[in-house]
Amino acid sequence: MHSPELLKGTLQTILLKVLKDHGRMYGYEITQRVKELSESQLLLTEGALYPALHKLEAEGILKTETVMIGKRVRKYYSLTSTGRSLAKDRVEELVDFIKTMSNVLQVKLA
Amino acid sequence: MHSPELLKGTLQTILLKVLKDHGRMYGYEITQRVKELSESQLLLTEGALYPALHKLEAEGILKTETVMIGKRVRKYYSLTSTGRSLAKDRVEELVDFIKTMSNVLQVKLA
DNA sequence: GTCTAATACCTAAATCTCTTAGGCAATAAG
DNA sequence: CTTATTGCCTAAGAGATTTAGGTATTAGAC
Repeated sequence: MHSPELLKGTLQTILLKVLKDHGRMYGYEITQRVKELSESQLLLTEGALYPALHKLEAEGILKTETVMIGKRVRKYYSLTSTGRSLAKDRVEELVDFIKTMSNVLQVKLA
Repeated sequence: MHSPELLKGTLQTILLKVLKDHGRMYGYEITQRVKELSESQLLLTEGALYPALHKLEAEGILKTETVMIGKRVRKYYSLTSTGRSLAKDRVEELVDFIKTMSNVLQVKLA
């Protein structure tokens, strides 16, 4: 597992990216998908995830639908059109940042 | 310029890396070197830099020598042996994190 | 000569994100 | 029937960084 320090500032971009690719997801599903993509290296904590989702919703970047599964509530998040545009920008920005970091660390990434 | 959000958590590793490669550097020199390596994409702020250097010194990871240049003080930082070991670990960790992020973002880095 | 930009160090309050540590409840598996 | 997993959530505290100062020397432009 990575020291969570490094994760700071990247959570929002990760959320936008997986929602961009999957269309509609609920919180728990996102944690599982990120775990899968990262080969268990990135484990999103709920204390970070839900506030981040709520913030993005409040900003009009995400929209939600609530669905009942049996007696259980499931809340789906998806990108608004604003969100789709932002997702693209944020991912580009993070990719760019990663490249810059690689230069600073003077490492080649296969 | 990158949104400084992304920089969070990486500053310490950057400092250890440049000091590892240059042996002995002073604060201002570090900011210039990082600016150069990042092609002006990463501009370290002094309000982040100096507290970080002082913390690393307090922890025995860095040691200092103060030199007078004319009437001006210049404070050189270099890695202790503990610091050299830590530098290696931290750089590996960050490289690994970058690779994980690339997987999550599903991008290939040339 | 004087004014500005660059060099060079520093601190402190406020901000922002995330961790930690809870709470609540339904369902599956043993 | 008891535990692990699914599934939502909040709030206090920690920690890193930004913002916004402060001080002073030196080099260069006009």
